[in-house]
Amino acid sequence: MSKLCVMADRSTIDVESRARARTRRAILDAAITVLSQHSTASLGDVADAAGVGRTTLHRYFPERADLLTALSTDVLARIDSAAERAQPDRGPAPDALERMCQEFFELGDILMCVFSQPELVNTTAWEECSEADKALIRLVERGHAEGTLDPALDPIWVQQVLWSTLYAAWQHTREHGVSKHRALDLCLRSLRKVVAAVPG
Amino acid sequence: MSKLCVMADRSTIDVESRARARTRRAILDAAITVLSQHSTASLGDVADAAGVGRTTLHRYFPERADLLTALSTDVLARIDSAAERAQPDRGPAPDALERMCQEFFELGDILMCVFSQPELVNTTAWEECSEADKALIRLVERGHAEGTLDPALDPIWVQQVLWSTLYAAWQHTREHGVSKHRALDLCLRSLRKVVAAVPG
DNA sequence: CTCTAGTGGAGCATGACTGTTCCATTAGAG
DNA sequence: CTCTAATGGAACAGTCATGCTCCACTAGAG
Repeated sequence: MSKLCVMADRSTIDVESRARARTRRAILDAAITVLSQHSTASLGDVADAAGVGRTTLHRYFPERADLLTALSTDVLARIDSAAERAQPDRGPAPDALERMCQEFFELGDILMCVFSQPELVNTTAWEECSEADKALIRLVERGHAEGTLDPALDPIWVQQVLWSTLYAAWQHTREHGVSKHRALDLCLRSLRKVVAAVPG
Repeated sequence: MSKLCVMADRSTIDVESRARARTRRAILDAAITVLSQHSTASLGDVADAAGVGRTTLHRYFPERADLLTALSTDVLARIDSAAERAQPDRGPAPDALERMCQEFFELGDILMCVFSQPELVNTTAWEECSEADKALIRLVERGHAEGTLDPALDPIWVQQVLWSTLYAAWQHTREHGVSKHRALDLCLRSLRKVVAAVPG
């Protein structure tokens, strides 16, 4: 690789990275947008959406699988950072869960990608072991201990419900023209009621 | 059509229908099974799963779109009949909703088909106007009037939550090896809590 | 049994997407 | 300005699902 020689110069790296990183980002963003709506979209569609030529896309991701792998990593990272922003270990469990739901909701298309591309989830490192997953499980167990979350709902089911309710919320905006604010409101309200510990 | 001539004879019709209906059913069932798991499966895959040749499949459904249309009609009919079995207009709204959820849950792969094939929903006659939809909306409005369902949740949102929770339940069994009984239990419990009218 | 509807396999043409190469052009660092 | 990395377009071969035709075979009605 002649590139390694050039990379001896620091400033050259940065500049190179800057341009390449920008293009790479554009392609990944376009992939998220396009694939979240039509999971079988062609690479040409992604390239168009990214505003780059198909040739360029192939330079960054030689095969479709390479793009999906990168997408998977990217999505996972974004979900994890969203989970981290929610500070899942702070305050009462129901509040923390609500913060987490809010942060996930903000992910938008990234969220929908996870649903429309199941094969994207079943690969790579996030075999139910991502940081976000772990944080959520910790959170639910804490809620059980606190007595603030329904003990009849195990962590994994809470996780399922969280994600499916988020899906419902986004579908609600997409198909019924409901505002994002209203959808999030319904989503949070519903989730709170589901996980709440029964008074009796 | 020479077939019209033959159809003058009643018994001939029945016999013809019997064989053809059986094959048609097998293809549709296979399509439900296959497409619910891999939405982009080829027609060859469907034919294999149905135990028929690809040629035969093409005889019944000349184009892929024809199969999907028939599938859409079939799925809609099954959902409607499930909704009817649930007797949505009988008894307290929360109970009726639970019956509806149970009946839908039993649909199994048919259910998952609706999620993995969004284009299947957006076509044909069920433009949010299927009998099942109408029954559900009636049910929720009745619950609002009764004071047994949360008035803050409009019918369409309840519908979204119902379906997404069913999805969550089936995913729960598929990915985490949870028994159908346990999944349904969690599903019903969660749904009840969501839609319950707040005491205050 | 006979005869036909129903079926399945082989084969073919088509179109779409993919992965690749080559070349001309452009943006940007120095 | 100069020069290189980066890009975009055109073209090509390979693969796969599709839609279709033809023909041989079989089950089942009569």
